[in-house]
Amino acid sequence: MSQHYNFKDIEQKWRKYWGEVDINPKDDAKPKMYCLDMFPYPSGQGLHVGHWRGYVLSDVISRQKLMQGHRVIHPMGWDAFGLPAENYAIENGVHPTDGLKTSIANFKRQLKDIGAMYDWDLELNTTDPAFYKWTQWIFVKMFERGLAYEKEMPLNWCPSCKVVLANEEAEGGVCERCKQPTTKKNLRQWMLKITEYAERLLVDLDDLAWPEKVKKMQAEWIGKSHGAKIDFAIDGRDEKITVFTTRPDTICGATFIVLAPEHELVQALTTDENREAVERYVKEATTISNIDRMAAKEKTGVFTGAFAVNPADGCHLQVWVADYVLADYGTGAIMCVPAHDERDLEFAEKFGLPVVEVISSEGILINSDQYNGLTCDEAKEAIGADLEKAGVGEKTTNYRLRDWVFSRQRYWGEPIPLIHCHKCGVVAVPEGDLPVELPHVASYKPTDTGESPLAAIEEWVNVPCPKCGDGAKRETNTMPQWAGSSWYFLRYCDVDNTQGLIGEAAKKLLPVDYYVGGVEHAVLHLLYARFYTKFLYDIGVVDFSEPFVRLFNQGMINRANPATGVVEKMAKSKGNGVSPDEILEKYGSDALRMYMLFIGPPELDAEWNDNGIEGVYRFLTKLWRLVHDNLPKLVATTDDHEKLKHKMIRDISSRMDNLALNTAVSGFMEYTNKATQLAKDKGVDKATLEAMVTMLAPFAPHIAEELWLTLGNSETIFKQPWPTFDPSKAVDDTITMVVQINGKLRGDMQVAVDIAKDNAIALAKEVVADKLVGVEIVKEVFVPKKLVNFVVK
RNA sequence: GCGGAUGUGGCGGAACUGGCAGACGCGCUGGACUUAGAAUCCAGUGGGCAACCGUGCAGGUUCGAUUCCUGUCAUCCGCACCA
Repeated sequence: MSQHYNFKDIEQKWRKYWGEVDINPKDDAKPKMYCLDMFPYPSGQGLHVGHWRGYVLSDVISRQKLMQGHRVIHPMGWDAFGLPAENYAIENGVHPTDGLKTSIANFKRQLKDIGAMYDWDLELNTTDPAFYKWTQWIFVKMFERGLAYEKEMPLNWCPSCKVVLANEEAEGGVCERCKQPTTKKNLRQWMLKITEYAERLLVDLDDLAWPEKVKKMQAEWIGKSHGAKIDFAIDGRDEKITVFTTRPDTICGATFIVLAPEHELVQALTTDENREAVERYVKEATTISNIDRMAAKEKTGVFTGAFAVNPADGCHLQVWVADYVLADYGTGAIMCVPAHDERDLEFAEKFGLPVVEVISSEGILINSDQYNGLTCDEAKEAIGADLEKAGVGEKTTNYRLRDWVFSRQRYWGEPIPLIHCHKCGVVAVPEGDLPVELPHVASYKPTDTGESPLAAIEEWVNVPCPKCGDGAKRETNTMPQWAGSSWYFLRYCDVDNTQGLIGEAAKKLLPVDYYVGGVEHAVLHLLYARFYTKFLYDIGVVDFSEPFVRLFNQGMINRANPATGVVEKMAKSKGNGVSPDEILEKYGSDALRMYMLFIGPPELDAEWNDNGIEGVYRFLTKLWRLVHDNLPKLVATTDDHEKLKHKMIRDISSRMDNLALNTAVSGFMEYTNKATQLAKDKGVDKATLEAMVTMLAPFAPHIAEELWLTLGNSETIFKQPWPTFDPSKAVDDTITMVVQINGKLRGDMQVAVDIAKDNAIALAKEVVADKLVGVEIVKEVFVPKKLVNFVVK
């Protein structure tokens, strides 16, 4: 194959051309089209071919939209804060930016190999102070509006490394680095009140052109449920226990109460004789990791010695503590109805607590005094109303969504722009003093107090209070990696603006029309970005409240691991990665682009086949030859050529409209084969070749540019409009109709497209005459342009 | 347990609102061209000698089902004691 076509030089040439000539000028008269990739974290690993999938997809969309007359915004940037860079820096005694510079350069080179039409003028980097100034500005605005608050939160803590761990660093309750068991440590954290936006985040999902799966996942994450808060008095005491339930109708079936181990009343309610057991249980439950807590198969718990009074029927109920009740959902306390709740039943059976049925198999209330005979829905109303009247209950809506722990005890993140003053309290850094830049230290070590390494840099920490001028201290926590990615898509459109987050003209380019990326961001990143956008809408920074009109999740690329034979997600670390560099050397970028599309439906996972790319490479050489071989002997356009051309435009365009790009690629193969065949008999015309090459441009831009030139054109092909077709020219005069007997294929016939029913049936009878002998036709089915079916006995 | 997706040749996959199952490609077989190979081109390629049988499995609706309905199995992904 080595002596065969090598498109590498051609590709180099066109990439250079695109670097010099702007094929996508910033023309505000055209309708805008913002097509965005989820920006990468520039890891030292570099890209493997699996990463190409999303980037090629978004590039095909972008290039086609360009040819369809849009002003396309298609930028790329770097999400470069975060743990890997920091850990690398600590281990190697260097600054995080040192490693990142090389990584970014390498990523950029690899992205350029794709031949994507990124507008590198818009490139951004979340670690650039000019960018994170605005990340900090948004935080200040949230702080000023009461959306940011401080709270003690239990964090994963490694007692031997003396460091706070992210959940993914403490998987299985074990420190990732030293493999010692982790514990929880309470530390002061900054929180963002995303819960204030829960309802809007839920309701607005309806209008998004997103995969249903992602919308469901977000809705589930927000977890809205309707129910009631009900107060249970405590026998002989002043305190009351408030429970949350979605089933107030079952209240008369409540046979005990369970508090979460962290519940604030546990200490107070516990009687002396139960104190030792309760304290031991609470201590154990709050120190084991969540993972172990969930993994425990059997229910555990202890009796506090206290009794609660059921407000509906006055019954006395034992109050227990058990870790199957979650402290941070609802009120951290539940009324237990073992007859109608599996978990409560399991607990009741283990500890010998009573079970009282209150709903019959017909769904009618029983054993419930005055509520007997009501349906569940009626009972919910009636009981709810009575409790409300008595002042011991209220209807409520509960969300599973929690506020967002927004601080990290790390160096490599945006400093939270706050100052702690002994007189004025917590003061935001004034806008004019932003950004609060990270002090550039040559190297540093984590602290052993769990604080950020910034806490040790005294000359940075100690500052005058912006309000009173007294000595004060900077907040030393930094923001999570999500902070920059929650709003970066806004900044691309106005990346050099020093006056504001985004200017008026740039706003018109938003929101993002197409957002392409992996489904792993279905919840966190996409939810945070929606939250930020809604906040910025509320304070008038943008005039839309949803950032991403349309979302597309591309599938993963899997590959058999050469060592084990197991098919799994492609990853360099697993050893089943395929480096684009080798593929490019052998086949070129266009072949890899087309293979990534041809490999399967873009939204599904696909399996990499080492030989698969041969097929698209052969197709490209066939098309190359079709053009070159016929160039000296082009013929005048005939009906045959017209028909081929219009059908081709129709088929490929409609497949692209449906994002069925794998079949769009096979369409190119099909029509190239057909055109090659036609060329042999009757030659080929220029218009057909030009249409083919024009449509190929989004897929194989380098080769398309070159062939466009070969066909005698001078300017870039991307100034060409997307070809259109005439439906009347894309139809055949005669077609093959199928003849069936009892729905089974028995013959076919060449007929005029518009053949009349009677004629078709008569002809069909001749075609299958021998099979109709001695049978009775009970029904004749005629489907225009398709078939004739005889139902016989 | 709950939610979602996917099951079609040796393999990846195609089939728009029910209408010729297997497009397109990989692989494989045979042939041409070559001293030979590579590349390219041509022919063939679901199973079965056939009648026929074939879209995970079992039913149903229909003249006709990969497509619609009911049930069921398998694989993958997400969530998971949320009261």
